[in-house]
This record gives sequence, structure tokens and C-alpha cells, in this order.
Amino acid sequence: MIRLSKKVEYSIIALKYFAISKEAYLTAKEISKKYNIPHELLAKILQRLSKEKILTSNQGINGGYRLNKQPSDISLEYIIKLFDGEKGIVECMNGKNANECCIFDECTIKDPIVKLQKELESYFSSKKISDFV
Amino acid sequence: MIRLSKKVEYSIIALKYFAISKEAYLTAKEISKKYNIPHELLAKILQRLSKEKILTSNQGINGGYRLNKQPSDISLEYIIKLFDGEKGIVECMNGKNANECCIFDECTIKDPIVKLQKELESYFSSKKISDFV
DNA sequence: TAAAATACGACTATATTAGTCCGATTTAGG
DNA sequence: CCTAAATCGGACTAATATAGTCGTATTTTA
Repeated sequence: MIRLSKKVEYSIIALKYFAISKEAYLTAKEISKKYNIPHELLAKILQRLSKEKILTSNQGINGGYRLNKQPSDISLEYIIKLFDGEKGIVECMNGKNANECCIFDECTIKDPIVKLQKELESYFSSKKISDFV
Repeated sequence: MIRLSKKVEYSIIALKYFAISKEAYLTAKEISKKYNIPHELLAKILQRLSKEKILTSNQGINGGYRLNKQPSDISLEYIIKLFDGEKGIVECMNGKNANECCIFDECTIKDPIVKLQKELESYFSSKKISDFV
């Protein structure tokens, strides 16, 4: 079918864990151990989520991360776009490449593909972290 | 977002062309020229579709392919699975790997992910080639 | 001041996808 | 009966994207 990237998958796992966890702050190490996720990779993911204000972070020896948004306010679409980029469902619909496509005059599938993409985006934006809890 | 493979994209373009074309038989060369698709690649795609009885083929110098199914009977899900395989939305849900996942006991996102996958499959199986015509 | 955490960027390895190549078979027409 | 042009099929290569690693700096508390 169609595949979520590991970054997105790990994000969901981690964000769900933040959502259900009572702890004030959780560390990358803790989560990576619990779910067997490569530590360095998860660390970068949490850093990114932190940069996006989805998490807040504390540095230093007792530091860690904490949710900064409601799980119901974090959509899958946001996470996917964050880590996989704003790629269109086909190459020629990438943000920057858009309309560069169709070397041939008659790209006959453009309109239905645009519709497809919009529907998928709307689907993924309706899916929230809270749906995973 | 989430990306259709070239094989799927080319399939849609070609199948739509078959659907709207009046010609009895169309060749891989003809379609690849018209839409600027690498000939060898499209040839393999049409061969595969032919093997699946979606197209019928004639060999020999005046040969080519012709639709063997109604455009409304060819779903996007079928095409995607055909060319990209029966991959799950996450690795651990691949046909053969299934349940091998979750080295850790508590894969907390399994059920919602299964639901996600089922919904996407149902969406893609509702999309037919006729929707692109 | 040492330990343990985040922060950040460059790098490498792996997997997937896209595309090519070669040779075989089929078939119509000169 | 031979040639051209098509399908058939598998092995191969190239390009790209994803996954994961490494090194180093900074922050903070005990």
C-alpha cells in the first residue's frame, strides 16, 4: 500500500507516550529504550517536534521533553509534512516543481490527481494524535 | 505527503488513455511517446497489466494492447498493490513480516494503525480508473 | 566540575524506486 | 522465408530517498 516513514511512525509512538504519560518530563533515552527506537534518531525527531512547539524541552541533566499541545490538536498531516516534506502525491505536484510537470501538453490526469491529493490531505488532517491514544 | 510510485502513475495515465481511445490496439511505443514515459518501463508495466488480464495483448508486428476490463472495475488499490506490493502502512504490517514487529511487548499504536490502513485501503479501492477519465 | 541531557549538522549505510539492457518469441507483409 | 516491429521476461544498473550514526557544542543540576 502506502507507507508512513519511520520518522512519522516514531513520532506517533512518542507523542502517544507523552499523551498518556503522567511524568512531567520524558527523555529521548527513556522513550527510545522503551520502544526500541534508535536513540540518536529519536533524539532528532524530538528536537524537531520541540522546534515546532509541539513539545517543550528542558536542557541539562534533569531535562527532557513535555507535550506543549493537546493531542487532539496534533494532526497526522502536520507530522507527515514536517518529516517527509510537502511532497505531492506525484512528483510534478511538489511544492517547487509544481507545474513544471507535463512536458507533454496534455497531462490528462492532473485534475483527478489534485482531487485525490486534497482528499488524502483532508483525511490525514482529520487524524489526530488523540486518535492513537 | 504520500507518494504514488511512477509505475502506478504511468499505469493510470496509460489506462486512462486506453479508456478514452477509440483505437482497437495501442502499442507501448505509442503511449510512451505521447506521454514521455520511458519506453522500456512502460512496456513492462503494460506486460504486467496484461498478465493480470486488465489488458489483452497481441504480439507481432501489428500487435499492441487493449482494455480487457471496464475502467470502473479497475481500482487504484489493485494497481498500487500490483506494483508496490502488499506493503502495510508501517513495516511491521507487511504481509510476511506481520506480527514480527513489536520487539517490545507493548506496541501501543497497533490498533489505530490497523484502522488507518483499512480506511486507506477502502479509500483507494473506491477510486477507479473511470474517476480519472 | 562532572554527568547527563538537549541541540545541530555532517556523514554513512541501506533500501527502494526508476530505468536500462539483452535476448527470446510472435506475427504480418514483401 | 526473411525482416521489421511488436510483446515477453529476467537480470542488471543507476538514482533517490530513507534510516541511522557520529561528533561536538551547549545547558543545567548536583
